[in-house]
Formats: sequence, C-alpha cells, structure tokens
Amino acid sequence: MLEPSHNDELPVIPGKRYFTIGEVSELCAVKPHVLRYWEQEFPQLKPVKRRGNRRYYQRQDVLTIRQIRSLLYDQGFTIGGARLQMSSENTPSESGQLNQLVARMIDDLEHLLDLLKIK
Amino acid sequence: MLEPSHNDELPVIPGKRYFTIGEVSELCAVKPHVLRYWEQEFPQLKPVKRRGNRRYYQRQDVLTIRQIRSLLYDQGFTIGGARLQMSSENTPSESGQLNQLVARMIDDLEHLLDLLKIK
DNA sequence: TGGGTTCAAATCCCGCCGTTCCGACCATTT
DNA sequence: AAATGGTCGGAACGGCGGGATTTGAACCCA
Repeated sequence: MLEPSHNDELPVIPGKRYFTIGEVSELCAVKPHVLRYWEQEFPQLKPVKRRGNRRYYQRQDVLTIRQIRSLLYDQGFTIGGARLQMSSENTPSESGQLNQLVARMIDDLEHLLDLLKIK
Repeated sequence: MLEPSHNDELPVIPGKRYFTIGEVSELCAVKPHVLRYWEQEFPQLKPVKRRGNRRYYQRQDVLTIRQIRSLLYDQGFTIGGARLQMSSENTPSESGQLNQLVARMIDDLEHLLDLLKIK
C-alpha cells in the first residue's frame, strides 16, 4: 500500500568527502546490493571507483540516491518512471517561480563558499 | 522499459452520455478486464451499474481512466503511486519534489551552521 | 593474520499487475 | 424466439520487475 517511509528522517550527511557503500547504505537506508543494482538502472549514479573497483560516493551521489529512494519508496514510481523523472528533472522553467528562487539561493551560497575559501 | 504509448493519440470521445465497457476499452486502449481490475484499485472509478450489474461509464469516467492510464503507462507510476497521485491531486501546495529538496537543503545548511559556530 | 567489507555475477524469489477461464446473464439483430 | 455477441464476477493462473541471496575471491584495517 505504499507506506511513505519518510525520507525526511534520514540522518544528516556527515561533512566528509567520500563514503563507502556501507556508509551510504546507512545514510540512505538502502541495502548495498540495492545500491549496486540501482547503479545499473540510473546512469546518473556513478560513484568514483578506485583500488579494487571499490565505490566511493560523494555528497552529490548520496543526495541522488536519496532522491531515487524517494521516487521509488515514497512517491510510488517504478524504476523506469523514476529514471524518467530523474532525467527530465533539470529541464528549466517547469514552475519558474521556485526554480528562480532556488537558482538565486545557489548563487548566494556559492558566493558565500568563495568567501569562506579565502579565509 | 516504459514505452510512452502516447495518450494523446487516443480517439475523441463521442458526444453521448453513456458508454459500455467495450466502448471505453477502445476509447482508452485498455482491455475490459483491466478496467474491472482498476475499479478495485481506484476508489474514484465508479461507473453506474444497471440491470445485471452492467457498467455504464460517463464522460468523466473515461477521462479518469485516461488519466490513470497515463500515470501507469506514460509516467511510470505503480498502481499505489498512481492512486496517491489521483487522491492528492487537488491538495494545493505540496509540490512534493521541490519541497523535499528544500527541506533537505535546510537540514544540511543547519548542520553546516553548527560546524561553523563551533569554530 | 584474521575478521569485516567489498566485489561481480549467477541464481533465486515474491508480489504486482494483469490474464485466462468459466458458466451465466443480457442486448441486438433477423 | 433464436442466434449472435457483449458483459458479468470470481477464482486460478502467469510473467516479470525489482530486488534478495549466494558464492568465492579480493581487499582493508587492526
């Protein structure tokens, strides 16, 4: 019956750069083997691979996974539908108001980031 | 693989009041037994029934079915997800996607704020 | 060096979403 | 009214999408 497994209540993502599959699994409440499976299904999910083909996920990957998770477990998309959503997601317009707001926030944050880096 | 079966190209709905299940089946490109099945899954789908429990669909029902069809076959929802969409359709605000994203951004930012304060 | 983690790939499995079958009923044509 | 064809509900059946499990080896950190 599609039980909204509240994506909101997932832990805060620690402030580090790389995460192992086990860590991501906990951060997103998704089993490692499912993460590997999703990797086949969603082209945008491409963790860096290093020594011995191990996956190293970055913050952005974690966010991507949480979003996929939300589409599948909360909103009730099939994998195909979720893929559609993910790929058509960055089409601009599409509710211009909010998009503009978000865009401006991002600009502001990047400016802040610059300031912080200088220090 | 989610084959966009173009809902657009369905026939125009004739200007009459009632339709049999067979007619609706053609108008929506959905087999009769599937229509009966969907009736169990979507509470808003309730054609009038008369002598011998025969279904008589009205224009509104046909539109509803086309919408369900689109959610399932074009947009890639599961039945549960489609039901969710159908029922939450008229709740204003709640553009779930963006709202969740913003909520998550706020979480992250607050966490960052904590880190900065400590320093 | 030993226990935990990860890997790719094969195989297994459950439940969603229909599909098929059924005898009975109904509607329309001749 | 007989014939033809659509419709009825219910139960049994089925494919396959979406994981889950298993395997055996490689790797990592202590």
